[in-house]
Amino acid sequence: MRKPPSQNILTTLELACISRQNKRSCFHSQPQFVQRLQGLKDLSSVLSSHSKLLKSGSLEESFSTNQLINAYVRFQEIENAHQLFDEMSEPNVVSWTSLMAGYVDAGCPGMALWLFTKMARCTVLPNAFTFSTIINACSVLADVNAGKKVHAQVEVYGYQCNLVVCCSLIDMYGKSNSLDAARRVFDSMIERNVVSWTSMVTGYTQNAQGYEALELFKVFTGISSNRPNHYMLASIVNACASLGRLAYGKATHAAVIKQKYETNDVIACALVDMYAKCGCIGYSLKVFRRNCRPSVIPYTCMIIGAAKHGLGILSLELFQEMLMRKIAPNRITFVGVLYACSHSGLVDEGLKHLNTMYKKHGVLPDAMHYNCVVDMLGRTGRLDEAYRLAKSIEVDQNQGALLWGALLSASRLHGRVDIAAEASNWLMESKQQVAAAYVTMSNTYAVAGTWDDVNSTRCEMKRAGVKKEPGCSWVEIKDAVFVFYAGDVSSCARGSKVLILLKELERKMKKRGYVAGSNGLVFVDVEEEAKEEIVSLHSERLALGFSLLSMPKGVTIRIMKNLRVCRDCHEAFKLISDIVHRDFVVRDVNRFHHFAHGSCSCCDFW
DNA sequence: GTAGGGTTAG
Repeated sequence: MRKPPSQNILTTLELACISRQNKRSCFHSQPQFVQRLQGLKDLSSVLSSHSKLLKSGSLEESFSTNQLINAYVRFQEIENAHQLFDEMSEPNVVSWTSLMAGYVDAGCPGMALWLFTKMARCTVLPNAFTFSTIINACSVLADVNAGKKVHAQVEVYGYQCNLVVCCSLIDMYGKSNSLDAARRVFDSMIERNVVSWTSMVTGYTQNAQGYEALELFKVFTGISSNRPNHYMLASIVNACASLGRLAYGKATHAAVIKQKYETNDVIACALVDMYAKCGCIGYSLKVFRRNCRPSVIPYTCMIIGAAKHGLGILSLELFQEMLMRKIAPNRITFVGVLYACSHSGLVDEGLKHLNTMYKKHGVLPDAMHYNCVVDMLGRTGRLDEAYRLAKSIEVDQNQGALLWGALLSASRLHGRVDIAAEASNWLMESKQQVAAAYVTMSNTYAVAGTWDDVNSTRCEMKRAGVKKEPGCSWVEIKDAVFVFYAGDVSSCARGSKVLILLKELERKMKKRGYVAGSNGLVFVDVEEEAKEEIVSLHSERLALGFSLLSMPKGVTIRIMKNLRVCRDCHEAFKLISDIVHRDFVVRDVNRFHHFAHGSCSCCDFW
C-alpha cells in the first residue's frame, strides 16, 4: 500500500504561508505545470508547487512527481527529492534516472551507483538516459571496474550505438586512464558528433598524450562538415600547453579569436596556461588582462604561471589584487601562492600565507600545501625546519613521494647526508621514485665528498637492476619539435664541435673556480679528481644548450620549457650564444632569470 | 531524466 504523502519536506508554517500566497493560482495542464516548475527561480516556489500538488492529489501521477523531483534536484535538495521518490508507489525509469543524476550533481556518485544496483532488482528497465547518467557516476568516481560492468550491460541492453552513451563511455575511460578502451568505443561508433570527437581528444590531453590529441584533431578538421567549438578549442590549447607547441597554440588562439570565444573564461584560462608553459609569460598576462572580470581560476592560472617564471612578486601582487576584488581564493590558489614564495625565496612571506590561509580565508592546508612549504624551507637551506615539518605531516604514498622527494632534493643541494638518507630510505621502502632516490642519494654523497658511499650507492642501484630514465628537453623550430636526451651529445649532427665546446666550457668554469651560489656547484673538501668528474658532468648537463648546434644554419631557435638558470648555466648559455652566433640566433638568452633561491633547470636536468 | 572544456607541489 502506498504511503501517505509526507509533509516532512514542508513545515506547517511553510504550508500555511504557501497556501496564502497561491490561493489564486492553480495548474490547469501538464505542459503548463512543467513550464511553471522549470521556470521556478527559488526553493520556496518549488515548495509552493509541491504543496499545491499535494492538495490536488496530482502527486499520484509519476509524471508530476518526476518533475518535482527534478525541481528539487536543481536546487540541490537531494534529500527532498529522495523522499519524494520513496513515496512513489511505482517509480518509473525517469524517476530512477532523475534521482541518480541528482546524486551525481550533488557530489554523491556512489549513491547513484547504489540506486542503479537497486533498480536492477526491480522490473524497471534502464534506458540510454540511465546508462549515460550512471557511466558519468563511474567517471566521477574514476571507478573503471564499475564502469566496465556498466559497459557490459550497455551491450546487453543494446545501447552500444547510442551517441550519448558512447560519449559517456569515452569520457569515463579517458578519466580512468584507460585510453585504449576509450579509443575502442570511439572507433566503434557509427555516428559521431563534435562532442564525441572532443571527448576522445580530451582523453588524450588529460593522459599526457598531447601528440595523439593533435593528430586526432587533424583528422577531425579534415572532415569538411566538422567545426571545432569552444570545448574542442580549449582541449587543443591544453594539448599545445602540455607539448610546449607555441606555434600550434598561437594558431589555435587565432581560431579562438576568429570564432569570438576569447572572452570565454575557460578558453582564456587555457590560453594563459598555454603561453606560460611555452615560456611566454608576457602573452599570458595580455590574455589575462583582456578579461575584465576574471574569476578565481584565471587568477590562479596567472599566479601559477608567473610563479613558474620566477616572478614571485607578480604572483603575490595578483593574489592581493584578487583579494581586493573580493574573489575568494581556493586551495589551488594557495598552492600557487606557496609555490611562488618557494621559487622566489620569499620564505617568510610563504610561512605567513600558510599560517593565515585557514584563519583568513577558510582554506585548510593539506599535504600539497605543506609539500610546497617543505620545498621552500629546503631550497633556502632551512633543512632542519623542513625535516621537522615533513615528519609532522601524515601523508599517503603519492603525497609522501613528493614530500620526501622534495626534501631529498634539498638535502642534496645543501649536502645534508643525514636527511637525504632518511628521505631516500622512505622512497625506496615505499617503492616511490626509486631510481631518482638512488641517483640523488649518490649525488648527495658526492657533494659531501664521501666517494666510497657514492660508489656503493651506484653499485647497489646496479645490483637492484634500477635504471634512471634519461631526462630530455626539446626545441621547436617552425612547426617541428626536436627532442634531445641528456648526455646524448654524440647524436648531434655536429657532435665534434659540441665536444670542443664542452672542453671550452670546462676551461672557463675551471677558471671561475667552480664555486657558484646556492644553486650551482658546491665543493666541500672534494678531491681534485672528483671535482673534475663533477665539472664534467655539470658541463654535460649543458648539452641542453649544445643541442642547438645540430640545427640547420640560419634558423631562429627558441629554447622551450620554462628555463630557469643559475649563474653558471647562464654564463654558459651566453658563451654558447657567442660561439654559435654566426650560425644561429639564440633568442632570449639574456632574459633568463637568475634565481637567488630557486632551482636551475640545467642543474636539475640530471 | 543523458554526453565534452580551465588552475595542482618535485
